[in-house]
Amino acid sequence: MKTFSEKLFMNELRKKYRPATIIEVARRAGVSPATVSRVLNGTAAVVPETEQRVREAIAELNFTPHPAARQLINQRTNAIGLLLPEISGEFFPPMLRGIEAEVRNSGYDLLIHSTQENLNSGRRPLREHNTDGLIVFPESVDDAELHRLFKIGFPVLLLHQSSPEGISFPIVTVENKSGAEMLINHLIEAHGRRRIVYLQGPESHQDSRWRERGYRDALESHGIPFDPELVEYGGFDEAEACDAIRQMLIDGVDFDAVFAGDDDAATGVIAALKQAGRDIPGDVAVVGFDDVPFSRFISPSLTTIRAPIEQVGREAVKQLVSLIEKGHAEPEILLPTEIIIRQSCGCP
Amino acid sequence: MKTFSEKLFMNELRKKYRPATIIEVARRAGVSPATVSRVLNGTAAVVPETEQRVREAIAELNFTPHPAARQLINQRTNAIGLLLPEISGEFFPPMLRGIEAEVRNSGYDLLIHSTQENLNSGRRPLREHNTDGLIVFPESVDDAELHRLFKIGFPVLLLHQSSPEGISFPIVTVENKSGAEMLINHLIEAHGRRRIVYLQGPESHQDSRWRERGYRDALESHGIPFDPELVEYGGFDEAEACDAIRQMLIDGVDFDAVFAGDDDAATGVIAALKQAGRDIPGDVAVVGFDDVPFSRFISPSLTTIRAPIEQVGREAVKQLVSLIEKGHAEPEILLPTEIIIRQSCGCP
DNA sequence: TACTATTATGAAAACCTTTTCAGAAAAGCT
DNA sequence: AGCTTTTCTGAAAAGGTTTTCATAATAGTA
Repeated sequence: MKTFSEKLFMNELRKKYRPATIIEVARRAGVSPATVSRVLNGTAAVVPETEQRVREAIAELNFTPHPAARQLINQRTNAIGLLLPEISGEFFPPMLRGIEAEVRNSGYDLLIHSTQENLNSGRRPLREHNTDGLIVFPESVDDAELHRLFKIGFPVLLLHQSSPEGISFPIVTVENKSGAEMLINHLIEAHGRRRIVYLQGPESHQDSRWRERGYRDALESHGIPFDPELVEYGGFDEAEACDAIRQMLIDGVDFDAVFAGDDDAATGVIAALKQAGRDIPGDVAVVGFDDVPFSRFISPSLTTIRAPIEQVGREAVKQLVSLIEKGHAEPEILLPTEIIIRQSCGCP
Repeated sequence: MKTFSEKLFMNELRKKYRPATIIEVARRAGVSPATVSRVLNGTAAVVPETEQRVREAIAELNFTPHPAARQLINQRTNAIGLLLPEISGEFFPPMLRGIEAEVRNSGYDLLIHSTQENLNSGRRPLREHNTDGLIVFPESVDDAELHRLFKIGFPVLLLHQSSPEGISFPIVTVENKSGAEMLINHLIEAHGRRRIVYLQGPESHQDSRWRERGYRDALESHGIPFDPELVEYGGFDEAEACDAIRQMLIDGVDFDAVFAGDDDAATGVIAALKQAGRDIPGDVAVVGFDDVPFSRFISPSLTTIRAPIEQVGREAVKQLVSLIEKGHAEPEILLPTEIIIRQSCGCP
């Protein structure tokens, strides 16, 4: 709650820069507000001479329609909300870039809310009141809220995540399974690795599960039995992955390669292995997923899967906009992945 | 413009999820909308028993006040706008993280607009109509618009940038001069370098100019004459910096160290030098600025200045909020920097 | 108890657009 | 020319909230 003097101040300030309204434009052009609205939105014919006067008045007063008034009458906010668990790191920025560009391109505004710090605050400020649709990342909205949104038919698009039980929102993600398969095949075929650790990401990421399937299938097709001891939870996060590998080393688990959950995790894996004096890729090969920008700078440079992150963001927005404006979207879009071979796998 | 059938669809859909209004809450609680508003905002006393009934009604109807209606009457959007030239890279994400966290913390929403792709689009969708204040990065708003905003007294905070001629907005940035001085002193004193290239960033960044002053002062205090041949425009960008260094090598400029504009630029410098077969730091020492996350992963690991990027973002929001709510802010805040010595300068 | 001072509540206006409805003017027809 | 159709425009309502003003009810005072 504001103090009295603050409120006073804000009111006083406000008067200073009160923008022109449609009524003032109308008065100046000698027409009614309705007519101004019509030339503004091209929603009905007005005689050219009148239109000209109105346009002049608009220009002279530097008039811009007040978004709140429009929202109120049109019941549209013209904004898209993005809910994500974290903003920095290596993965989210390019994603954000794609989303922002496409949102702008579609004529919407972008509202961003990261849930990391304030998940417990209870306030969920992005919803049907202030957006026309939501793009949601795993771990940023709980299932109850998703169910609620589904029930009221609110446009939602899920990113790198499948719908919770009983509801179905459209989703956009990448070809995780074939990507993982390419990686594991390469480790087995080109480098003869057979004890390959899989550091899985959070359960809620559909991505993780698909990568695991690719991992299992690749193993199976080479006649290597699946060993649960080699699958560990490592998150999509440098620190967690580092800890996980450290623990495996302490436990004396025998492995000659690590498929990290993603590139961020791979960085943690490499740190843990170096610290333990293991040679990469001599003793242990390491591969990641995503091909974030710095993957080629770390040493050894990281063999990984290039996921078109930015494009995933763009596609997500396209689908959401279609859902908002046309009422339908592709139920599932998988963008293709590509293997990027560098040195951490053992290639020269 | 939407087609008729699209509009039809949207109208139809809208009815499905029409949220409860304050009037319905009032009716259910057997009071007037005014009273509901009062319990909602604590703006006047209501007898406890009535308040109780209202709260129940609110909960039962899952009521949330409609932001647009509030904006309209209050003349506040409760949103802060962020205008920046680019979203990805290594510098912006942590900044964005700090800004987002603090914006949320202050009870505002965050609207983001990156100007990179659509500077020419003419539309500048973030302004006094849809935000209560703006945080602006260099190169994302032209001077005319800044002048306009200043004239109408709209709250604006400048980041890493000084106000254009004739107007003065509060600004937040880091201790650039002393940071640069530390770096150059170190190169001279610890590693005996004397032909130090300075790759400056964009002119509009106040940062660049202060770093140059630090560079010059450090040189002067060691009796090394300033050589304009050693100062080149390199941007805050990997590719530009890479090109600049390549060109200097072609031109046969003699140098034994490079102070890149920032860490992103330093990456480009290192790439160019490696490509030309120069040893880093043997032949040429390289130092950056910012200490972005990957600086410790590149090889050789980068000696740089740690700028509290995230904290700059937080501070910027704090100042802007103060400007919005109290009408005043610190005219200039400089956050302290710290030298981070790694290997690219020649240290072991 | 009668009167004033205080407190709690409601009615209505205001914020700024868009849109419907109806009316006026113009055009088209016989 | 008289009538119908079309085209253009304005008045008014609606959208959901907050706030001012007035009134009714309560508490306080003598």
